[in-house]
Amino acid sequence: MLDKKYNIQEKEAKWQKFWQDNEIYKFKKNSNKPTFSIDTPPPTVSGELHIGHISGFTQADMIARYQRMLGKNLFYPLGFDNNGLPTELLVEKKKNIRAHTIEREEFTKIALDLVSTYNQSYREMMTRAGMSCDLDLGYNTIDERSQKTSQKSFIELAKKGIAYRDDKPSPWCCKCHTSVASLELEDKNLDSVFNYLNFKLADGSGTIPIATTRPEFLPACVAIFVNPEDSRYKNLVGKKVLVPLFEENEVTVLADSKVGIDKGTGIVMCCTFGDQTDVEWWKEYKLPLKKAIDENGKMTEIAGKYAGLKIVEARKAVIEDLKTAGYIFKQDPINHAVKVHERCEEPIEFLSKKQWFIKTSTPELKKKWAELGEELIWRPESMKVRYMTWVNNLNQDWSISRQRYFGVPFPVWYCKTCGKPIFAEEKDLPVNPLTNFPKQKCECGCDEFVPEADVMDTWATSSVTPQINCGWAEDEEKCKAAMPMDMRFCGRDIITTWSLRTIIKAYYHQGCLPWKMLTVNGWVMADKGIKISKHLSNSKMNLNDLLKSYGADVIRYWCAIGAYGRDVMFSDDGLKDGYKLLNKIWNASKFVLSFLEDYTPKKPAEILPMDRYIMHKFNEAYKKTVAQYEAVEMGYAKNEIEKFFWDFCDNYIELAKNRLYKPEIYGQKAKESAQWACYNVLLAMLKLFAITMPHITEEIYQDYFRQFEKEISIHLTVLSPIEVEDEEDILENGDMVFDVVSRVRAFKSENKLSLKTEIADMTITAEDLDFIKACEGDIKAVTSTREIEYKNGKFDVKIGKIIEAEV
RNA sequence: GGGAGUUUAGCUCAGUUGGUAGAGUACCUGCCUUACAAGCAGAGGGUCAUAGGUUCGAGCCCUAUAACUCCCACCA
Repeated sequence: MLDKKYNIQEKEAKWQKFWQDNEIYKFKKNSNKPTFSIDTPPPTVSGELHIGHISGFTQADMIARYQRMLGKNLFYPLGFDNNGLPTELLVEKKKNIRAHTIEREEFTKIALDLVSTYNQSYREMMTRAGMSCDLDLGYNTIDERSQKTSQKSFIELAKKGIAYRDDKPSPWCCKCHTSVASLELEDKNLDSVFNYLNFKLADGSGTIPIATTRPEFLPACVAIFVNPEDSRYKNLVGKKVLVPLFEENEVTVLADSKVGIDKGTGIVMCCTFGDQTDVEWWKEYKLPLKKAIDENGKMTEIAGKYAGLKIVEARKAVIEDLKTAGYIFKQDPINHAVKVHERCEEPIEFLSKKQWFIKTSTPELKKKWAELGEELIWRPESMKVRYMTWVNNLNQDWSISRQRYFGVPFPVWYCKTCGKPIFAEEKDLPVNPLTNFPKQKCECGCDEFVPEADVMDTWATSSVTPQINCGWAEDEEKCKAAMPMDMRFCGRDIITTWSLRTIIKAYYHQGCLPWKMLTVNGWVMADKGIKISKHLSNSKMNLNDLLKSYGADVIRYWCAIGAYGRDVMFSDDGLKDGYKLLNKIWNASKFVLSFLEDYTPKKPAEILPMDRYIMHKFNEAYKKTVAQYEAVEMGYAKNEIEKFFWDFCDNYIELAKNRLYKPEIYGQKAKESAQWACYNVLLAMLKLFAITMPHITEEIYQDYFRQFEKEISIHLTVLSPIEVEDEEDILENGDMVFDVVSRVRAFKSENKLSLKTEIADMTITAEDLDFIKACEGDIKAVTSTREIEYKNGKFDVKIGKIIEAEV
């Protein structure tokens, strides 16, 4: 017997424990079922989870549950990404230590230890939210297996010449003391000052005006540019100019179309390196390299008296001196967008450093990425365009070096004599080059080596999660057989970064796609045009609080809203809808099951028309629901079955309950027929609801159906329609019966009568009366009508006299 | 500046190949009906963002505009 009221907190905890104890979601290694493998994106653990974090995971979990209920063996891990800068900073803060003062292995150990408590709380939250991952399949991107995989990937690419070392100027964060990928940059609007300077021409013929926001870069000025189309300055091209305050430096005026004629004064100084354009000019015109800023964000020796000053201090001092010397003739305050490091929001500089890169941007490769993008199944389909546009615009190789201490080290040393890189042997992986050294001499005979001190960027590891999952480092053949995995899901913001890079690695290593399908979820918006962020502290969207007040099933119901991949607005009302449905499922099940208590399911010899109808009606809804799941539209799938469910309650149960209540009037066989329909429909419906609401459906399954069904959990049952014999027009005929009922209800409502008001007689007109006549008992009972007359013709219902209730 | 998405009832969202505009919720009117008042029945409510165009006919197709979101580029 189901409890009078469904206790969400108690039951959800109970079934979560049951699933864990009985290994319901465990991947079965030796199963003969087909496998469905999911490359769950490993989250970076930080801070509290909110509805936005869980919504994408929950939507993906519905795909997983659907696949499981098709009878598949799920490979569904939950790993964590923790080898990057955020984790390093977290460990330093929590343990009050400095990474580079400790042995790398030791720091990694401390990090793994700290991270495990965070992982545990994440796992708990995920479990409480009803996720059905196999927690035993987890990994950390800093653990040994991941490091090994990541290093193996690097060595393989380096040996093939796909990974190469070069000293290109690249974005550098002085605060984090590392190079960063251009993708890790963000725009930030900052106040600054446009300083208008007079540069003296070397021949003494006058001055030219140049505006700059970065006067501290003057010592690194290597050229002056004007636009070749700019008639004002045509005669300047080729002339020599003296750099203010550094007049011993003479630079040449060059012409380039990248100069904006109406920007500033139309004349721009090129410094190594103020920004990306400087880098491009430096490359294109083979300009000298002058390094004015060092790794710590301080001025170098070439800055003369400013050497040692921090960038901002230097700028102040330079401006003062420029003013004193009379170079500045105008200052305009401006607010402009500056490139900052997304992690710390510090403005970045460009520094030239030896870095490892992975080839990604040749025309041939870009064509390949596009081909792979075409081959991949995108859900929703429209997300493919973003990927394609991105691939098309790809113009830089992927920089994977980071000058940090914590992370996966490059398994490489450089010969002290000839500089040749020596790679670690695969059997020794993972290695830390700082504490291990090559066992053999270099080809040149030298046996002294310089270890690579950099570590790999997080993405270099998180792009090999398919290989980590499929055990590439342990067994290449097995891994190849397991790839491509069936599915990966991700947020729409990282299609370009994470997905493309994973596709690149899988192509280089296995020659195939990493997954067959990529599903892309939208975002939860806090309000119109406002996305949820930690800074907003939207506590009403805090996952823990939501779980406490609504429970996982209701939150999951909300997550299955609208079209997949679209952004949705958070709304309390949506959660209330879920709560109402949950309550309704409980009450309806309780009610139906109360008539099935001493019942053993057995197909009766004769099934009454409306009972046949409701089973056919379910099958129709089943077909639609499954079609939506196949299309990876969990929201629409939920809508289909929910629509059927309310219909089932308001119409069918209302009609059938008379027969279930009073077999002495309607006959035992009529009751058994309804019982059969109820058993089948309720069970089949619960299975479909189990994808969205795994807890309440399990409770009902265990309470009643478990005794007749062989699977120990509803989540291991297989979805199927109800077995019924084909019957022409059954849906139309049944709908017509409910039309009759609806007419009577409308009549009573319009006349402000109670729905149980008895009707003495009514006349039903219809083209085909056979089915309606066969349902006379049900119609009379549900409409409280004593006598029915039938007429042939266009459908109509006429209500005769009503019988006044006795007061 | 380039690309993508969104704009439909007060709110949250559907709307398939062009053919009378939909659901839930809120509001309103009834109903305590032997599961559920967190329920049931019924009613009202829309210039489909704006302006043009194609068509016998446009929420849907085409062009432009606006607002919001995301990605990319630029930012002296």
